[in-house]
Amino acid sequence: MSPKRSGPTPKVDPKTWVPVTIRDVAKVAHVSTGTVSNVLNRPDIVAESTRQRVLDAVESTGFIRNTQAYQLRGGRSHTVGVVVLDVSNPFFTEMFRGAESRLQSEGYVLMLGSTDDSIEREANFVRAMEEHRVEGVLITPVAADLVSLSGLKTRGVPTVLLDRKATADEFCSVTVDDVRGGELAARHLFETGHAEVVFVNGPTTIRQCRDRRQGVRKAVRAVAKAKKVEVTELSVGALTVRNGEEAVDRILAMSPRPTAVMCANDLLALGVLRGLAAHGVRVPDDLAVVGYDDLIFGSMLSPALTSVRQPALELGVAAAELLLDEVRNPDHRHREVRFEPELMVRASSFKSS
Amino acid sequence: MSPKRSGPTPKVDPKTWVPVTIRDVAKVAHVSTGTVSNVLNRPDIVAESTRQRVLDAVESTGFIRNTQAYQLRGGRSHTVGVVVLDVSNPFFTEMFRGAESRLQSEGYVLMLGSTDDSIEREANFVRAMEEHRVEGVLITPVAADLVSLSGLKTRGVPTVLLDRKATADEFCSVTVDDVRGGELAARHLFETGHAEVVFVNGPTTIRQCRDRRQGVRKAVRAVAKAKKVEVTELSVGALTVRNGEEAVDRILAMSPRPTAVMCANDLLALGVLRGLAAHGVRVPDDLAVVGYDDLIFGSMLSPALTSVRQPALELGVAAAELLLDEVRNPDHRHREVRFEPELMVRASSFKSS
DNA sequence: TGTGGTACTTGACACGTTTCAATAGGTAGA
DNA sequence: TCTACCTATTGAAACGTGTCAAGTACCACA
Repeated sequence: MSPKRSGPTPKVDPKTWVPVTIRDVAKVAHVSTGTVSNVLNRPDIVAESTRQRVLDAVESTGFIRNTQAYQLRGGRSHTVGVVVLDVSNPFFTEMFRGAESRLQSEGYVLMLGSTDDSIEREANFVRAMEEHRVEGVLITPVAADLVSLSGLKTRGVPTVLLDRKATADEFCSVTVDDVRGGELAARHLFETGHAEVVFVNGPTTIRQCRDRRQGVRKAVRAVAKAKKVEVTELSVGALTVRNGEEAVDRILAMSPRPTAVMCANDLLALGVLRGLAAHGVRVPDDLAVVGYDDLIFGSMLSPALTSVRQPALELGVAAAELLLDEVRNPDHRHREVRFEPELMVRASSFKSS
Repeated sequence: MSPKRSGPTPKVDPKTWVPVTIRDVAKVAHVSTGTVSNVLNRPDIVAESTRQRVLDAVESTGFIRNTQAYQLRGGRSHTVGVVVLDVSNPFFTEMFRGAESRLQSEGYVLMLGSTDDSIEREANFVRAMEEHRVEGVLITPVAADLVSLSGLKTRGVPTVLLDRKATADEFCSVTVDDVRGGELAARHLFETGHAEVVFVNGPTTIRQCRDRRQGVRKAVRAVAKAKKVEVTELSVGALTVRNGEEAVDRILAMSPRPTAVMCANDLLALGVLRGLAAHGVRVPDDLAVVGYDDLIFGSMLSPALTSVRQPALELGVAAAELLLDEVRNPDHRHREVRFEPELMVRASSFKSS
């Protein structure tokens, strides 16, 4: 019943599965290995009766094609590597989902790794994926420069940067216009009558924070002629709930008292909301609050949080699309697919007066 | 400069990377392929000067070992497959993180796939992973029976079930005691003085829902002698925010009016909270609310949501540990690692009176 | 019976690596 | 000088698959 290996039978633990090769199948079906291979890859050129016999043999032996041998012979690996900063961040998971849904339908399997902002881990992953001969890589690079990706470039591994711009001679990329997002949020506050706004921002070593700040300034300039607005920037050490909560004291101590708070991120905004609640400050009546990222729970808070949505899923799909083009299209040109953020206006910024 | 392939040079697009093999390296270093292999795998047995020469050649050619060839020759794949129901569910992402952190340090790369509850997709993933000769699989099976995993079993692929029990002769598994979790939550309500409790539960086709209900009943029986308590079960179609919100009308229509609501899941609880807020019902003063899962945002709501925490990260680590044992230890025995859920008491169930 | 053609099937080779028996070159002891 | 032994290196075989030139069997037709 169970297939035996040819040659001198090695001592075999009965619990151990003896790998079934195409040769074993051939033996069972009384054909050559070439015919088995044909049945598997070009079923049309083999006679009906033979084909059936081979298929039965495949079934009865439990044969499973060895991808490494297939690949070694010249086949494709049907594998794509995805390297993100942090899998547990919903933004990245959503992006992964998007890429997965697109690539899965093309028969690819995804390898996933989190770098946790470590250059070393990133290098390890990229290395491992190159060794596995992935057909492409989707990556959120850790470092500002792209030297860590030079290997991918010189070896011609199709690569798409996620949420990170690159010049056309380097890589394809999918991005969200963070400047625009910052502008949208700020403009919204100005338009709803707020003139004294606090911008709680994270460290400017993070590109997203820099860009969003730039957007805020742009909105200020745009509105400056029509009315007088004042934006004070408050810098915090990290984009976390705690940092947002801690910022509240500084916000309430400001004079003149601001009427709105814009946060570089939803977690900060959440912290701010909690801090304000603890101080008995009503939102949005006493103080309006706007976040950024539109994390899933934002819409479930009360008051629901106004936020800037980033189309993470679409980013993932687009990245997959770019990758597929680079893999298949010989005249592929690198390009950037830029997404527009969208302001989701909810109760936290709704001026009831 | 750029390495050429031996034999009749095929027409090579200059943009295309010519794969560098161990043979190319050997040629550059003026040694045999065997020596290159030795430098890579057992550096100690090759002379210092030769080793250096080979390493230089590896560097200058940009050689990257071909894993498929390595593997075909008998090496390990250093790959583990992870199949979950839904990557965007935080519970699974956390679990993935746990497994990743453990397996990464052992040099494994993870392949990830979401089945979205589709048997067919599950089969495809498992198939693909077997073809890739993963060393093991971590999986949340879709179906109640385990027939879809019989292939893994007969072929001896080390497999660990996630959040799903199996008998010892089948697979290893990591689980959370949902009965206990349900019991904890219900008991907490009884102990804080609630006698009229609504249990908003999802479809009992879901094992978790069945188990949690069983826990609730257990708590009722345990407390029955000491005092009289009444638990009414309210069944909803799915574990979503919307379903929770819709359940509120039915809750408020009940007579006698319950004093506490226990939800089978945090999303339901969130919906209930929103619905109650819309009706002007105060939490916890008019009605206490308890959830399940302890999703990250629960602690950030106001009132913060009391919930049952599942140690997802630890589950992932434990699963990885079981897998490693099965891969390495010849006397491995299947076992179940069961985790205890933990009740996180917060404001939503705190009786202020 | 021979010829040509069709419809399948075969078997050896290549892919890139590791392993291992064989060999070369050197050194020390007799 | 011969032998024995060690160290360092070599080269061929093997892993499981797909491809393709070559082969076989069969049939129809002259």
